[in-house]
Amino acid sequence: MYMDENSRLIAGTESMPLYLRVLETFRDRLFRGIWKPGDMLPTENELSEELGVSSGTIRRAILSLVQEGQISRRPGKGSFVTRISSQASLARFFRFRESDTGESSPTEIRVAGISVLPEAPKMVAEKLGVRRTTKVLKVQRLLLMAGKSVCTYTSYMPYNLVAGLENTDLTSNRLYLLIEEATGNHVVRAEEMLRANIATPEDAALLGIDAGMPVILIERTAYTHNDKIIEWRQTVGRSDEFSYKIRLP
Amino acid sequence: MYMDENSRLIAGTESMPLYLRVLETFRDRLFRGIWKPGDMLPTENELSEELGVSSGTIRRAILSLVQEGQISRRPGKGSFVTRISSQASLARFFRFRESDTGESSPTEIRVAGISVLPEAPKMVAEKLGVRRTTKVLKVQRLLLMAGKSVCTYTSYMPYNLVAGLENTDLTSNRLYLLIEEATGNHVVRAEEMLRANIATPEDAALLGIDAGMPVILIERTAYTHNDKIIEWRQTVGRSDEFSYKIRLP
DNA sequence: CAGTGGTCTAGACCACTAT
DNA sequence: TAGTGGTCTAGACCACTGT
Repeated sequence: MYMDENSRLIAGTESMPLYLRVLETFRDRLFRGIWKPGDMLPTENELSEELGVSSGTIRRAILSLVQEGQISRRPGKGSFVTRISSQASLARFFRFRESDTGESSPTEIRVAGISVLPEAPKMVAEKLGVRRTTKVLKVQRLLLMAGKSVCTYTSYMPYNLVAGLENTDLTSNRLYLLIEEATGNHVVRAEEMLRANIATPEDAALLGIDAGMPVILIERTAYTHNDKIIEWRQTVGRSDEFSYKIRLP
Repeated sequence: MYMDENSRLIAGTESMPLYLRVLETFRDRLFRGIWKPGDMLPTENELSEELGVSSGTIRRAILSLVQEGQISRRPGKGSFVTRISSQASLARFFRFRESDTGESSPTEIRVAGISVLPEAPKMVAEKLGVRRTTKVLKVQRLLLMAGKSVCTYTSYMPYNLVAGLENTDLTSNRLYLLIEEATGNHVVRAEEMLRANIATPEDAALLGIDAGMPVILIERTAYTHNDKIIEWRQTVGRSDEFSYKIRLP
């Protein structure tokens, strides 16, 4: 078998092992949105033929993406691009304090406010990477567990990317699915940062605690294809009601 | 090739795929301390012969452990049981605020106090899972960056597991290596929990901040072989100096 | 040099999912 | 029944590490 000069493996990776070149090729397709969340990938055999690589090597690259959570596979069905879920964030690491009986309580989302801002506040413009003259959608929501407020979500989105979303029922913790349905734009990945803080009077009012109590503050930036920012969100959580847990190594 | 009834794969896994049975077997050896941190594993071929399984299957099981960080492999040398490092905790997710120049600053550990408690305080006894009559070593340390206090570490250890450690130079962020050298006991894994809190007067004094400021509080439980608890630690960090960062999915 | 892990292939067999 | 991914094997070749 000879080296294919017209290889569809992406350029600039010639010195890498084959399975990494394949992996980079797949990453590129995800990044460009050629493979979108929910899509089924070509089968191993098809990819193997297309790229001129053994199916074992294809499998290896795909399994890396499965490890990262970008792809999920279902036996007998196929491989699919993962939809990022709210599950991916808090629920992966955070354990909400369980009730006295040890059961996990039912959750509820309540919308506290929706508004279209004709101009982006300075901070928001910076975080979203847009001009101050950009129209922005602001959504404020509340997460309740067993009827008690646990945390608040305040989201800012460039209006042109989510136009129409404000007329949707946002009482759901699957915001990104709603965005997808309303606008066709997919959220591909997100980054979060966590700090400790003290509840502002507004936080306190929404959460039903005293101002000055400690809260956990999470800042999230969510991206569509090509690294465009589609949402900037602040989560403020009662520290007595949820905490973060991890296992090492 | 026939099924070996005297297989050295651990019992109770007969219905699993082979590579998972091998994985469980390896986990068991790590758990029991048959393979200790720093040890070199038998080679793939040796394991393949010993368990009567192809080397590809052995490799697959080992790679899972590499993924988890339990094993590290060095080409041309061998596979080794990982030593848990301080790196594994904070440094993996936390980004300390970089200095104005963007460089990362040098760190320094200062010992703020060492004492052997003849009795375990109630809370400590609970966290360590020992009787209140148990002798406990308490070590309090301070992490400085660029001369500024960033966080405090307060550790409690059952004295019988770390006897002699109090006569060591603890000015190092590799506590577990010191324990290993002083006593031969290995720290195998740890769990951490994070909350927001408000600085107590003691915290504030050590960190050089005002009482009432928000702090991040991390509680850590570290284990030796057989799930015995060897350390319980509280870390208190200035929230303005470090924050937690993660990428999804 | 011999021995280690790292890459890559080819192919057999299985279990699950659709139609 | 045809097609998917899941498991398992066997073996070739390579790069790196020690002596």
